[in-house]
Amino acid sequence: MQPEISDQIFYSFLTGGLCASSTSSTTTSLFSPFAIEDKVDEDKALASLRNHKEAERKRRERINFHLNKLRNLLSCNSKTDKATLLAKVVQRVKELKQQTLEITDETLPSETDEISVLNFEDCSNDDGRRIIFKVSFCCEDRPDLLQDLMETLKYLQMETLFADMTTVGGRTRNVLVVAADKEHHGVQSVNFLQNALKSLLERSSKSVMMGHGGGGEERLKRRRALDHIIMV
Amino acid sequence: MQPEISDQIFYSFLTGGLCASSTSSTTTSLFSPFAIEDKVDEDKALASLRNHKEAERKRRERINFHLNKLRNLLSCNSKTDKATLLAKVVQRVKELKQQTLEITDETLPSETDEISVLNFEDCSNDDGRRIIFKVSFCCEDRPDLLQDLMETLKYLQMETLFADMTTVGGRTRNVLVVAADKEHHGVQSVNFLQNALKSLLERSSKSVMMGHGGGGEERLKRRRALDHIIMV
DNA sequence: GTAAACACGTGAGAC
DNA sequence: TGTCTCACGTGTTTA
Repeated sequence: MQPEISDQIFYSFLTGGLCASSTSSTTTSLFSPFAIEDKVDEDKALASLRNHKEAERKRRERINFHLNKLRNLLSCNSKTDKATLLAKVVQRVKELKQQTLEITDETLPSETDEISVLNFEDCSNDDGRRIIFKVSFCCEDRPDLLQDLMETLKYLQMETLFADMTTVGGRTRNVLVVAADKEHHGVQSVNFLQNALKSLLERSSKSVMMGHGGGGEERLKRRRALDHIIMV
Repeated sequence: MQPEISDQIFYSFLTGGLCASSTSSTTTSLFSPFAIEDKVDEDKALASLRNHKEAERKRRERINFHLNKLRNLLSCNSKTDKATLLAKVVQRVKELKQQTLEITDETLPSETDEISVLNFEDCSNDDGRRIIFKVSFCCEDRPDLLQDLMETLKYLQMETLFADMTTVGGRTRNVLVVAADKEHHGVQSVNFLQNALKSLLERSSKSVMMGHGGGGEERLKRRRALDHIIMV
């Protein structure tokens, strides 16, 4: 909203911006019987304005303090202007969020068991003679897990092309790209793979149950112990 | 800086905040020979001030636009005030940075080979009868790496207490906590472990060199291929 | 009634 | 020169 005329006069009046003669000429109150009352009101208003001014200064300081912190975090020059800085912060937060999401969702083991089998038929680059599957599962780790997995794939007559395997704190995530000959396999082999993995994971949870009798609790204890030792 | 008296008058004058009579009374220029010149200057100043006002409005808009973006990213209420919001942003950026650093530094394989052996003697909790080591190394993956590692530890008469193993895109990072009996081991066993790991990694690089004849390049090609397939 | 937060218009300084 | 950014003091609104 545009400041009104009265606001401008009020502003000049209260801030004492105008010189004494000007003030006395505009305020005829000195000769009125309400002169003292007016003076008190004037003082009150002045004090209020001073407080307001100070509070606003503090507020600006607070904001700029955090802006400077962000400047340091993004190793930005102190000459980077506020808008640009904030744009960079937005971008950085987005990047970091995406990065951690990718790692925790696609690489690190999750807390819950998962199985995923995808068909990459269109993606095969050996003249379409083979079907390519991307297999991914997440479960409790156990000593014979990998051996069982290899035997399962061998039994299904599938060849492992790539394998990313992550075992952290007793849980494991494995992402494999496997190839299957079209002589023996079709798209329906996705189901074979899925069922095979399911029984693999069932064996996992059984072995954990029998081995410790605590399951998740025991694992958490183990993880904490490991974290402790590593952190020292 | 405090606005001066003249500034206030100038402000009221230019913005046309004061009524006509007031304006004519403060400016004696209407009767001077420079009236037209003054009028031109007046228009110029007015236009300049209008531009300035508009530019400043745009600037505020830009800043607030990004602030609102940050509000969304942190799922903050629109009533969260600027200073608090920025404080939260600072905290969030710090958290995310720390989180990704932890994962990439302590869990995911690095691009360069690394060996680290630490002694945790003080940390042993079995009456000090055993020495605890934290072993961590990072290198190219190869089929027999884990088997070689286990044989090495067996040869050194060490028992694996915990193991975090991550293999991604052809590189592997392994973090193990191993225990060694004090009958056969002392703090100097750190060196045994280090040397053993060194020869393990040398075998790794040899096998990669022989196997592919490209080394790092070949690995990057593999990794890119895997990324591609997974991303589809 | 007062305390806090915001948008606004302005002057000053950088470039 | 003009253009851009900032800090400031103010009026207004909300709790």
